[in-house]
Amino acid sequence: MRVSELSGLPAGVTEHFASEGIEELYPPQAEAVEAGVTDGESVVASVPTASGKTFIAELAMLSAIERGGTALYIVPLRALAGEKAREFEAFEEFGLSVGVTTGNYESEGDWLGSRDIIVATSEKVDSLVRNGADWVDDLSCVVSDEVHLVDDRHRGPTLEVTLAKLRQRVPDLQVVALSATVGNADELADWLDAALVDSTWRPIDLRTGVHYGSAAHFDDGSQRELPADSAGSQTAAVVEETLDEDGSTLVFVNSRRNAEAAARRLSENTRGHLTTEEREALADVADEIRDVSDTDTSSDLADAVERGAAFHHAGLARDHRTLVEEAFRDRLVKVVAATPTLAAGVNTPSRRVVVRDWRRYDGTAGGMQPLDVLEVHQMFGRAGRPGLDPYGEALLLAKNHDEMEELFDRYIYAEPEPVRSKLAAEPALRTHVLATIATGFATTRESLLEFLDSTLYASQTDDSDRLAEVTDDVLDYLVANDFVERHGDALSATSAGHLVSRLYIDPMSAAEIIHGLEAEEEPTALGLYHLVSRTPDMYELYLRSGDREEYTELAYEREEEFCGSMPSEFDDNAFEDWLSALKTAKLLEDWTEELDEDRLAEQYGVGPGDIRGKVETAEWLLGAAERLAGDLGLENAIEVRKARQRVEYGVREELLDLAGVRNVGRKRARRLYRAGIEDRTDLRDAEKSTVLGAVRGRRKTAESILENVGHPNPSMTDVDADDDAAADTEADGEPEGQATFGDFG
DNA sequence: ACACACTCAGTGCTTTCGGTTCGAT
DNA sequence: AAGCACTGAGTGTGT
Repeated sequence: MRVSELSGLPAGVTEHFASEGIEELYPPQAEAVEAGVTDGESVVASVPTASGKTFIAELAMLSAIERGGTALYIVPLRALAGEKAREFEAFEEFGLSVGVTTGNYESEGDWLGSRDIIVATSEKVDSLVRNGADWVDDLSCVVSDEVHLVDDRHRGPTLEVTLAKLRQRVPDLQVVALSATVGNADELADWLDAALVDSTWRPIDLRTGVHYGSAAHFDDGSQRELPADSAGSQTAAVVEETLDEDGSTLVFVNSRRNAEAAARRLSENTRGHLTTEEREALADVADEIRDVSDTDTSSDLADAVERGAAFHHAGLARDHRTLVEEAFRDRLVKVVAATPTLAAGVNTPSRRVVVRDWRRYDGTAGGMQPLDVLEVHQMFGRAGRPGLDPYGEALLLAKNHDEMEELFDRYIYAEPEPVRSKLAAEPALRTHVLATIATGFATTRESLLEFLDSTLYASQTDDSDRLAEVTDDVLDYLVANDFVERHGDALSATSAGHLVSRLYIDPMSAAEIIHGLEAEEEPTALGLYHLVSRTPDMYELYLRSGDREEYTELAYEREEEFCGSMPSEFDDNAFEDWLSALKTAKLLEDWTEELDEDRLAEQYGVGPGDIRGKVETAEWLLGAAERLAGDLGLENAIEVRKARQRVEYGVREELLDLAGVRNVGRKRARRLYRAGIEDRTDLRDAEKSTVLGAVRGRRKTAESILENVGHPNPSMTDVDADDDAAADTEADGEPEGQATFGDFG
């Protein structure tokens, strides 16, 4: 089928595709069109990565818009929201508008409801529904990208419930669900009343295999000689061979430490394969990486990048990740050693993929556990860059013949696992049952169960009582904590229940926060950080050896600061959890005591990305705590507010006013303060030379700061910096790039 | 001859992938 | 369970 044969699309769009060289539809795309994707029919497309799924979604959305409707595109990750929105913006020339909304980013300008295409994360859509976004009722097409993630224990239920709600609110809603190749795409199609396009077709061939001994053995039975390098490293041998063919390699490993070590070692292979221009360009990227942060992680990454290799994991700052991804796409960086972040994230294809580690540590299972087939296949799927490589190649590594056979059976010839709903678990239902009641979606136990009957879980289970049992447990919990009231058969949310649902926190987090705030009239900052750190919405910082002693001591030292009582030291699990929350709280306290990022990273054994993550989560939960305290009329709302602001800016209390000025981060605020400028009024009245000195002579910066604080004449022309104002108490100054650490992310 | 760098084996240590969500500025 | 980081002994190299 040819693109020019398509009908029902906005004028000019088919020509636009033709101009991009898209003339013939790929077979799965043609199947989707035959199934009616351009006529408003629902479709589940279970096809490999990079085989044109996005195009199917675009056909659905564009034809829906042409019929006068609007479309919603649901993504699993914030980073993907931006990536997809940029792709869809190509249609703006045909008069379509695109909007993005995620937890940390919202496109500017007019109301989302006026956009033709809205891109959002599943949680954001859920949150918008809870907060009463009425444009939802006007949707005609919903695309759910990576829908196989309904299988995810933590985030799957949200996607599942959100799709069910959207379908119920909009009776004839077209649902286009895009999935990786899974074992039971037919069940997904049944659930969504959609036609199924199930295909393994790929635009470029993917050869998969196992390396063992001195050869790579492939799925088609062929072999290629490939001896391990002199040090016996199989990974290095594959990388070398690929480098000789001028290609790049993506290496998947099972821990951050392994990723960093592998990148360091493999940079010895890549460094000899760089041209002079590449070396220069890489040196620039390395400098940019060093500017992002001055932690060890950052300098280790820069050192590797200079030599043409990199690592990639969630401990990196967002800018680090973007720089690595771009340099890899630009073919400057030849090898990336990555944790699974990269397999699920933005598009980073590579000639070759090596899955070095196929087992990963799992504390609950007491050791190393094999990865899911689906996960390994997702990594494989990164092999082969469309239009650039003749084929992609993905290899697992085996140490002996038996392992090779096991890997062939387990991953090469194996079908991916079926997708199974994880909805019937208390943590998932706690939040979704409350939201369903609070939004008036269900008003009785019966209507609640009726709604839950429209989920994937219900369509998959044989045990129909299980969902009802967990729901009843959850209802009891919500009633006991005064989030839900029962009047006879009727269920309704209390005012606190409504608030909790809209704040988007786990009701259990809310209960913990409420009890904690009620127990302590004058909480300290540390007490509040600890309170939010021990809720289920904050991921735990685990304890290393020696931490137990250190934090136990701290716990007794500052015992009276905590909201609520400490669990007994002999109640092992509860005490461990309490201590790891204390470790998180202490990190937050150090952050607000203006400790440098590199010190924090070293002290707590985390990367810059982890620090940002903790700070962001704490900001959100303290914001929720502030609202809850206000709603319940608690005296300590002021303290909570201050604690939240201090976390937001990463400063001590006396800098709160200054740090709120745009272009003033924690570092600049501190230098201004040292120069005698203590608040915004001082800043407006200050000698310009003092301000200029405090920002280390950066005229542009000084001018915009004065402008932001409402100075009548911010010009710095002919002003000389007062060098005394630039003096630091510490012997060596910090790089200026650190000044706005609190602003990025 | 000596200081320093590097390699290697052995031990034990640590690990434990990832991540969304408020609201207002 | 397994790789990494660390330690200390042994070897190599340059002055």
